[in-house]
Amino acid sequence: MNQSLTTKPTAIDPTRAVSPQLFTCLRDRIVRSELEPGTRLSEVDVATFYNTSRQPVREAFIKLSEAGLIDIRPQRGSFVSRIDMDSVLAAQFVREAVEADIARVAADCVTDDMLADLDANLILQRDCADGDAPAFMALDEAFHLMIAVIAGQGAGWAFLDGLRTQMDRVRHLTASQFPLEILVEQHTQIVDAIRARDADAAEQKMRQHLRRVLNDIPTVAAAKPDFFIAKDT
Amino acid sequence: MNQSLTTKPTAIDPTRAVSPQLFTCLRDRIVRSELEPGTRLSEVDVATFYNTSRQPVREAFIKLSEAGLIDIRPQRGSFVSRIDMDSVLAAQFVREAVEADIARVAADCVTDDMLADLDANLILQRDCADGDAPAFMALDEAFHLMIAVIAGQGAGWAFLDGLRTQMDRVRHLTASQFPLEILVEQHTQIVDAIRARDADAAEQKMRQHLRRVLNDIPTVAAAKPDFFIAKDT
DNA sequence: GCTGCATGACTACCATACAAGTTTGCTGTT
DNA sequence: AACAGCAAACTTGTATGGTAGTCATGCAGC
Repeated sequence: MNQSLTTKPTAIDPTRAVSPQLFTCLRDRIVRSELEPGTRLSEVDVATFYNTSRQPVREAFIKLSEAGLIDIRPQRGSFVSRIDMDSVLAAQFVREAVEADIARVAADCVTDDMLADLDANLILQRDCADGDAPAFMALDEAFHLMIAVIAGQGAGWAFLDGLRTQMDRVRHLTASQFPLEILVEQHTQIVDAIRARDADAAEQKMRQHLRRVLNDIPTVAAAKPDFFIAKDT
Repeated sequence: MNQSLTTKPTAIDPTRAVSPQLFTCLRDRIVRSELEPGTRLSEVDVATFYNTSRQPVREAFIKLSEAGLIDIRPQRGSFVSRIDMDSVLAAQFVREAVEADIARVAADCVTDDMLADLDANLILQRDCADGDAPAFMALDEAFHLMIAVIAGQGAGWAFLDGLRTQMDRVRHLTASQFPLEILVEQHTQIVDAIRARDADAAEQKMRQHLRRVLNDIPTVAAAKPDFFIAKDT
């Protein structure tokens, strides 16, 4: 029985479908590195832990595997996947390309009401800049979604859910080192460019901001090499 | 028993894991509209059809649902999802943003060997331009992947698999109307811009090319309204 | 003829059992 | 002590049965 699984379980509501609850619970625990990369998860152990049968666990595992969060090895076990640096960089490339275009479009079609919403979010971000990283991450997420919606690309944003999961694992590892005040300042610059309807500036500020995220990755990879897939030299 | 399921089944190899085979087979049949949108698929019927038990069917359904290809309605049945025009447009936006950036990077780092590979693909495309749409689609796919690999973004390309599935359903519907010679010409212009290391032109030609795909969608949506999710008026 | 209720058929979801492959532990031999 | 072989335990994948919810049909009452 894997030790990290002995933590008190999140309650599973048996009156609702079980497998989606298991998926959400396990996904969140993996993203937060509570279930560390490399951890072995067996269907039997997880089913015992959550007091359910193997079948819904298996279904949750299939989804987790599709999301790139676990590796299912037939006859051997399932393992929390290690973070693939190449995938993180690829996800970053995709995200930057898409959000840069979103920022351009947003600069072209933003309204005053939308700007007011963005400003309100910035105020909340500044309130968090004293070190409340979890709250900041939620506001950051809402901030980027707002811009996508302004650009009419809420659905496109949803397409990026899959890659966002990969990046969130890194974000949670680096959260304690977030330079919150710098990030808030960068968000402010993006909003200012959108306010000025300057598509070029909006794109450039967004790219600059998203590249900032890459800065902390080498440090955390060096601190926790076991969390990452070994790079071929 | 749904009528379209009576078509002779693709062979399932029982010495290998069954559910991945079912997933691939059903996914392909949905993408090709052989299983039309709205078609009801029950676990029991599909299991009988492919001479397997319900469990691997269920597992394939879970994956198909994650891929947006079927809607699972508890107690009611599972249905091939209708094509969501908003999702297609969103997928197109994301794809364009990413491939535009890929084209820029490719123009910056292409080598002569890479260009020779692209030229060879173009020759094959011209051979297909007389109307062999399926062969053209495969070459088109390889063409775009090549550019992504040139740009060092093969992994980023893989991230787009999910949205590519949605778009492929439309592509298969419109394949007979592909203006193949125009598409080959656009591909040629992209390669020429990359050859000239002109990142701006490469980006612009790529965007122009990818927007071309949108042109045929209204026609096919009008011809087969049942295939699409009804738009709110 | 229409409405409401009961019943039966069907569905996905979950529980349990079986099968095939892998790993671990124990025993015997050198 | 080290190695090889075998049996048991473990794993995921599949098969089958039970459960709760949904829908369609038939019947009775108005």
